[in-house]
Order: sequence, then C-alpha cells, then structure tokens
Amino acid sequence: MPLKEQLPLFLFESCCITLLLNLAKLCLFLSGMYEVFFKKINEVIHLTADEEAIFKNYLKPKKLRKKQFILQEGDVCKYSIFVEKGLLRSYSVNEKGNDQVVQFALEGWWIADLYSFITGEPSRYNIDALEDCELLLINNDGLKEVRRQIPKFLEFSFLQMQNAYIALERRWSHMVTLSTEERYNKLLDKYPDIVQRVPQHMIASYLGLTPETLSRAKKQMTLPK
Amino acid sequence: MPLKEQLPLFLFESCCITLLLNLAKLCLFLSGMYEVFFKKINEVIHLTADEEAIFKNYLKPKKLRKKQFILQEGDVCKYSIFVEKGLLRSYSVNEKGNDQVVQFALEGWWIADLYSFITGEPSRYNIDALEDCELLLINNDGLKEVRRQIPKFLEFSFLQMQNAYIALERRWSHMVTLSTEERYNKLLDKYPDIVQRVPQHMIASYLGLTPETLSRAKKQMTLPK
DNA sequence: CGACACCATTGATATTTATCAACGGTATTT
DNA sequence: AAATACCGTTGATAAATATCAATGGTGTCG
Repeated sequence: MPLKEQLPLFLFESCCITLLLNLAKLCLFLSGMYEVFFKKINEVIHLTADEEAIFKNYLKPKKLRKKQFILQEGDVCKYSIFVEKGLLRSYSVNEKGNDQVVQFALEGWWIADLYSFITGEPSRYNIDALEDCELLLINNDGLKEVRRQIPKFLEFSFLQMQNAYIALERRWSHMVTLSTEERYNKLLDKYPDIVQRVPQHMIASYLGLTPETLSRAKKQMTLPK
Repeated sequence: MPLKEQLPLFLFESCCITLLLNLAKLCLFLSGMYEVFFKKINEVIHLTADEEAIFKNYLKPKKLRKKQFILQEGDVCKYSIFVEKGLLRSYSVNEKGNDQVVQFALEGWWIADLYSFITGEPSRYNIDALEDCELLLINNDGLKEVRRQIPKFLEFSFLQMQNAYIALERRWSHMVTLSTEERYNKLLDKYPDIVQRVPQHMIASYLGLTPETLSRAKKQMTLPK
C-alpha cells in the first residue's frame, strides 16, 4: 500500500518537500561539520578519502550552546574535543570560588583535560562554551584505533603534541620573564581574536592576574606616550 | 718483526696489561653507558637486540664535568640530551643578569630546548652540568631515522611527549594555584633527590621565587606547629 | 518598561614578594 | 694555610599585586 494512497496529495507533497529540505540540511551539516577538522590535519599529513571516512566513524559531532558545559569538575574527561566553530574555555575553581582560566580553544584547536583523559581520573577542570559551538568529540579508544588504522595519524599526534608542549613552554617563559603589560601585548599580538571575543576578566585570569590589575595595566599603557 | 723482539720482555708485558685494562674499561664504559637509556625505553616499548643496535648508531655518548655547558644561549640546540648519570639544568638569564631555572634533568630524563631543536633557531637557554654527567646525545635527523626504522619508537616518542605535556601542565597549575610553601612541599614530595642535590637558590628560581623568599618560607614552615 | 545579571573601572588598603645590603659559614682554589 | 667564591640567612625597605568596596554602564529577560 503506497503512502500516496493514504494521504491527500498536497500533504504527501508537503512531506516530500520537508523531507528533502531536511536531507539537504543534514548533508550541509555533515559536510560542514568536518571541514575545519580535516583541513587542519591535511596541513600536516595527507589523508585519502577512505582514511577520512575511517576517521569519521570515530568522530561524534556535537553542538553546544553558549554557557553549556562539555566537562565538569569531578567528571572523567572522556573526549578529546575539536572545535569546528565557536570558542571553548577550560578553567578550575579555586578555594575562594574564583575561576582560574587555563586555556581557550578557538576554531581549529583541540582541548581536553589530558591528564583525566589518559588516566581516567576525575577532572579538576571545567570546560564550557563562551559562544555557540560546533564540536567533534573522539574518545581515547577511538584515537588509538585511528592511530592503529592510519599510522600517519600517529605521526600527526606526535607532532601536534610536540607543538603543544613547545607552546606551553613558551607561555611559561612569558609568564615568568615578562611584565604584566608585555604579557597582555603578546596575547594581543598572537591571539587578537581571543581578546576581542572573551570578557576581559577571563583574559586577566588567563594571564594570572586579577581583573582589577589588568584594567589598571591597560590604563597605564594608554596614558604615558 | 714481532714486537716482542724490539722491547725488553717486562715492558712488553706491561703494555699488554695496560691495553687489556683499557679494553676492559672501554667495554664497561660502553655497556654501562646505555643501561639507563634502554631500561627507560623498555619500560614502555620492547626493543630487540637488533633494534637497540640500530639505535646505538645514532647515539653519541658524552661525558660532561660539573659546571660545563652542553648548550649556551645563542647556539642552536643540535641535540636532544639523555642523562645516563648526573644532573643537568636549563636556565635563561634575564635582563638583570639573574639566572632563571627552567628545568632540571636527573638520570633517566631527557632535556633540550625543544623549540630551538625543532626550528633550528638560536636558543635562549643555557644547559649546564650541576654534577659530573654521562650523557647520550642524538640529533634531530638521528631521531627521525630511528623513528623511521623502528616504528615502535614513534609510539614511544608520542607517549613521552604526552607525558611531558601533562607534567608541564601540572607544574603550571601548581604555579598558579598553590602557595609558595605548598609548591616547595610538592617538589620535596615528588623530587626529594633534586632538592638535596641542587643549591637552594636554584630551587627557588625553579619555583619562581627569589632565594630570600624561599629561605623565609622554609623558616615559616618550621616555626609554627 | 523595569529588574537584574554581568562587567569594567576606580579608590583605599592590605599582603606578598622583590630588592638591596650585610653577615657568617663552608667549600674551593691558589 | 690563606684567599676567594659561593651560599643561605636575616633585616629594612620598596614595588607589585591582591583584596574589598563602590559605581556606572550595558545588555538580557520577564
């Protein structure tokens, strides 16, 4: 019994159109969803279409609205998170109840509590969305499987980790050698996006300062020519 | 014309004995020289004797006396350094001429200025020996070659880099969340060796403090029960 | 529209840490 | 053995930053 027989024609047509529209939307969603991801990887290694397909099996797309959490303190960090679109931030809460920003993650960046992710221990960090986000999640088994099936990706992982280490080391050296103002300027130079898209008190926390101190430092920088 | 004919017998015997002694010393030197190195690697992956032999082709043993440099500011960091024995320290010198300790490396640890090592840019760090050391050096091409010939070693490199990243992240979080005294105690807990073998002003610098501040903090810790 | 949350700024004050200087002890070098 | 370098401690003071409190602006939500 064909569907057509059970419905008035105009309803059937309406259904078809809706269906097609949704299918189109889905296609767009799925193709767009991985765009930045594979672009980033292909800057370092080259994946064939087959390999990309393998990868997609282990990737879990997720949309996250502003202010929502993707990881909360006490939970185990089950996923390594890739930001296709939007802006995440990880932070801890100290004994006085203040947020302590650890990291920001823009489009094209990865973020996780690596320690919790590797060991399975509960995380001491929170990760939430500062903007509406489109994310790709992959768990540790997934990553291992991809590294097994696509050995090139192990190479990528190594290089990525190496770069992350160097960047953190550099951030450390800036923290201990540069003045407050120099640190802010470095950030402004390197990540103008972040400074524009993130409330200033979070920038302050990222730089290891109170909001008041950063505010005063900025004032000092404009006044004396 | 045999050597024996040209020398009095007692001199010939003396030569033989010296030669044998030196050979024995050389063997001991060579076997001992790689002991910690392969022990460390085999904790993570298993290398066959053949693979160890391949590795040795690219390793350059070097002894370094206390106070000698293995890397100086302005030089390119050509080697990744493994400490078989002894204790190294990397540091930078700030504009006031003070040392700023970045890292210590005990037996079984690796040390380098990774940024300079990867990019070939001149280093901003110095690395010197705080004790007489036995080191194994390997350059970037050597590492790449070993990773190519022994794919397991790429896995090792990745895991090692991941651990280094996690450790640095942890050190960061301790730096920003813990008090001076808590930071010192953490170090005491985790690396009692370092605290005993390194002058206190270097510990202070490692913790981001002046020697005076650390001295006073220690005093505070003993007085009030 | 009004209530409310969020945020940057500013002022006054407290706390922490650095800086400068001096001293005494210990190890190293000559 | 004497001279010297190195090191940890202590005191006095200065500088940087945090803390506490208040204000005004801006945007959001009912």
